[in-house]
Amino acid sequence: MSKQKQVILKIIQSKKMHLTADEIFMYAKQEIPSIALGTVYRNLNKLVEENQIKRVSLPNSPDKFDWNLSKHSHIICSRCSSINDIYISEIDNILKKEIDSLISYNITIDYVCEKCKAKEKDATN
Amino acid sequence: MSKQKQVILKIIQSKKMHLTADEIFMYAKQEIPSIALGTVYRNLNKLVEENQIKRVSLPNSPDKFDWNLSKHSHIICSRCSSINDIYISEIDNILKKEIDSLISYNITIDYVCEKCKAKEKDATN
DNA sequence: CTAAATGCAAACTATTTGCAACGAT
DNA sequence: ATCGTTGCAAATAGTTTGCATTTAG
Repeated sequence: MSKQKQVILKIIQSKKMHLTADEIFMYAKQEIPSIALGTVYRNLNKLVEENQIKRVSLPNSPDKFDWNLSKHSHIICSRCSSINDIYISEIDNILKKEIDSLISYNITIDYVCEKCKAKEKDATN
Repeated sequence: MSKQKQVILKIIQSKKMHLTADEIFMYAKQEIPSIALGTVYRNLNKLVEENQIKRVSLPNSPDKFDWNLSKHSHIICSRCSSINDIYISEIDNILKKEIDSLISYNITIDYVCEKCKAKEKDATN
């Protein structure tokens, strides 16, 4: 495993956030100033293939990379675009029951987060 | 509503498939040969905003546009990439119960479709 | 010593945008 | 006349790739 790949994986696992390739590139440059963006993309693809990280595709935004390998869904605030993990165990059972040859699934939920809800309430007062 | 927008909407609704902007562009040219790809994208964005169609984002592929506005999930074959709709009513109930301020959700399920399963079985014989 | 991975730049894909011309009120 | 929409072309964003060079085993 090259130093570049190690650093990229470490960044994703330690930040515990949903980072884009570009964000990962910027953090990686702090440790390896000569690193190229192409190298970041190449390693991200490899890490996804090796199941060391997961790719998260959302509309109107670059792919994000997820350190969290456990089965979980993403809730995205429609106002501020913040992303968080959410665990709903019942869904796992239902999908396993319903789908023959299930490999994996991806759930993204749009909602309004508490912060934005509070802000909107403020604005109407 | 411009003629272009009408034609684009009609294509999506009549084909009953998950079409990419480019595919829609090609069909639209058959009816309006002078239509521009930019016009297709502009109208697709408007139609999504107006909730006349839905956008489906998947990893490693251009966005697809969906005529089906009812709550449903997508099952995608990991081998042949075919996409189909699937309705799992229990999921709707669970998410409504779990998520406060739920707006919408997007579920994509990776699996191996019957055709590909059959092919793989053949190959091992 | 060789195979794999890198940095760099160019290429590519998907999508958006500026602008002058067109169309419908 | 005005405002929204078009077609066209250029621009942008995100990502991939070819290639000469470097690195790791």
